[in-house]
Amino acid sequence: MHWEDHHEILRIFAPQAFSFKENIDYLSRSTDECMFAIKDEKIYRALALENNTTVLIEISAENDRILEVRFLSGTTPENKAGRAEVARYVREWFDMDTDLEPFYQLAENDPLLHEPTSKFYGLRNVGLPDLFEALAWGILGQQINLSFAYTLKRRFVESFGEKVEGYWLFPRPERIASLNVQDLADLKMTRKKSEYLIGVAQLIANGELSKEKLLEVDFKTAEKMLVNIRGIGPWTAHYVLARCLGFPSAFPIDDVGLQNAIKLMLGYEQKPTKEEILHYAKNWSGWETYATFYLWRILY
DNA sequence: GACCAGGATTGCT
DNA sequence: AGCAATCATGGT
Repeated sequence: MHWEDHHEILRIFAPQAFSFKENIDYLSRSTDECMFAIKDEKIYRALALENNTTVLIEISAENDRILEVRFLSGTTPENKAGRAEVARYVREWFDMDTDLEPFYQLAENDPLLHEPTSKFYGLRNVGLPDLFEALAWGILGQQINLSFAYTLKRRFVESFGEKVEGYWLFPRPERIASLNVQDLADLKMTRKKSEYLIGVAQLIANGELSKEKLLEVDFKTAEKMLVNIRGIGPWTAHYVLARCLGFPSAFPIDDVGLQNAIKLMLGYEQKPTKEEILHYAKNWSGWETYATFYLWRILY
């Protein structure tokens, strides 16, 4: 039992090596985030539940390892299933069911991970539990700087998402599947990105692609399923394998951010080669997802 | 005003 | 299999 249902609030118990503050700091990295808000160390966001209702929740910390979720929207879900669904979402969002001790142990003597893991101790692989949101965010972020990616996401969400009590729900794939390329190109994304987004939305909307299907196969198979989709290359596939599907060995080795983080850690003038990265990554076997996440973190 | 950005596809050897 | 051109816009 890792959470308690007190009806008006949910109390969620974090595992060892968890820091709510570190995760909040990570979530605060962009001032242009549109999917949630953070005020006074509390997180606010809207969620769409499986029974087609929506809730607005507030997540705070009683202490750094006990989270409290309050239901702020007019309709506190009377159904126990809805509250359990929210508890699952929060646990998944902050990856609260992973034991990080083995990762911290291998990081102790790792030239690249030692510093980030001590500096950000308790940081989790903060996820994107919704598959379409994860894929869309990956596609939106391809080849452009992060601040522009946030701008595009905001336009995308505010154009095609749904607003609940002042907070945005991510656009539903059914909605995006019905758009034409020009609708998205108008937001100043490339026509190819527009095609990719619509294509992925159609696959999810018609049931060909789902989180369940990706989770019932092994890592390599899931990777192939993703890369076979037009617009999803190795980088986006591993990004989603890591941040949505929770595979521990996802490794977007071509990522510019990862390269820059290693460059910064080593004091290089130039970005490391792929061979150099693979050399360092030998020590990360089975924990590439967390290694990448912690290295990304030092850039913000 | 270059140069690069949390890449992927297409077309060519 | 490997490489170059292309996409298109905004940040720095």
